[in-house]
Amino acid sequence: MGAVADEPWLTDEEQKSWRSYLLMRRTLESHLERHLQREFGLSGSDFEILVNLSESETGRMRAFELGEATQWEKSRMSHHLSRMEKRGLIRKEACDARYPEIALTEQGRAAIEACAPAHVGRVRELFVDVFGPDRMAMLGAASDDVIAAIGKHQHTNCPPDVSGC
Amino acid sequence: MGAVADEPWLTDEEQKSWRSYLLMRRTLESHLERHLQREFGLSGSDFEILVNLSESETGRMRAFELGEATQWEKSRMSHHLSRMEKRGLIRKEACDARYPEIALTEQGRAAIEACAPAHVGRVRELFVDVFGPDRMAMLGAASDDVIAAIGKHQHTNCPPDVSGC
DNA sequence: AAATGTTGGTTGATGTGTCAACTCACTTCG
DNA sequence: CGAAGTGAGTTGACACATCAACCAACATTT
Repeated sequence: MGAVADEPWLTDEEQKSWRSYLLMRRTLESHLERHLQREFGLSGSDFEILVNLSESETGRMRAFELGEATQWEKSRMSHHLSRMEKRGLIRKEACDARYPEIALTEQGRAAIEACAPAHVGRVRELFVDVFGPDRMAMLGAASDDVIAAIGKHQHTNCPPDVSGC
Repeated sequence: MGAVADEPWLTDEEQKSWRSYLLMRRTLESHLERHLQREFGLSGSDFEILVNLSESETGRMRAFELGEATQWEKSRMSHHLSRMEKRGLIRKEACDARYPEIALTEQGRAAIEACAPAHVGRVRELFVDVFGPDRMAMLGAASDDVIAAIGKHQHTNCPPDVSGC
C-alpha cells in the first residue's frame, strides 16, 4: 500500500479523499432518493424525466431527445417511460406514426410542480450551501475536466475494431 | 427560475455546477462499472465486498461487519452474498452456529487481486489526477461536511414518533 | 421457567437497469 | 423494383436494490 510513483495505488491522502467522496455520494443520493419517494412517490429517474419534459416549451419531447438530455440507454428509457405511462405521469402520442412523442400529463405536471421546490431545497441545504460558492464553482470546473478526460479516454483507448466501444 | 433569496431555487451558477457534478458522477460511475464488468466479470458491488474481505487480516468477516463497512441494507447484503457464493467468490461458513462467517475463496482472492490494479489505475487516471492534489483535498473536506450535514439533518428533522426515520 | 423483546440474518414481491435480440419505417445501392 | 442497411424504439431475460415480513437464537422480564 505504499506510494510508489509508477504504481497505480493511491496515497493515503488521496485514498482518504476518494473514500470520503464515495461515501458522500452514496449518502446524499440515497437520502434525496428516499425523501422523494416517501413524500411524493417519485423516484429520481421519474424526477429527471419530468424535469426535462416540464422545462421544454411544449411539454412534449421525443424519446430520443430525452435520451440525449439524460444520457440514458435507450432500453432503459423505453422501459421507464412505459412504467411512467402506466402510472399516468406521461402519455405516448403517436403523431409521427413512427416516432411517438412523450407528453406530460396533468398528473405528471402536478407531480413535478409539487415536489420540485422541496427537492431543490434539500439539494441547496445539504449540498450547495454546505459547499459554498467557491468550492461549488471549483467542483463544477473539476467535474467538467473529469467528463472531458473520460471522453478523451474513450477515443484514445479504443481501436475501432475492438467490439463494444 | 430567478434567484430570489428565500426561494429554494438555485442560481444559474449553482445550477451549472450542480448539473456538471451530476453528469460527472454518472459518467464516471458507469464508465468504471462497465470496464470492471467487461474485463473481469465483476460488478461494483462485488468489488466492494471483495476489497473489504481482502483487506481484513483473516480474509473472513461477519455479514454485519461488511454491512457497517459498506453501509448497505442488510437484505441487500444477504441477497448479494448469496449470489456471490453461487458464483464461487465467497463462502458462508457456519462457525458460530448462528452468525455465519463470510470467507474469501481462492477464486475470490484471485479475482480481486487481478482487477484491483487496473481499477485503481483508472480511478487515478480519470479522477484523482484530473482533480489534482489541491482540489482533491478540498473535495474530501467538503464531502465530509456534506456527510455531517446530512447526519445532523436526520436528527433535527425527525420527531421520534414519525415512522421510518 | 414462560412470555416478551431484541437482533442478525433470510426470504419473497416488486420496481428498476442492462444486455442482446428484435421490429419497423425509411434509406440506399444494385 | 428489390435487397441490404440504418436507426429509433421495443421486448425478454436476467442481475440487482428495496421494502416488508419473517425466522431463529439470545437477552430480559416477571
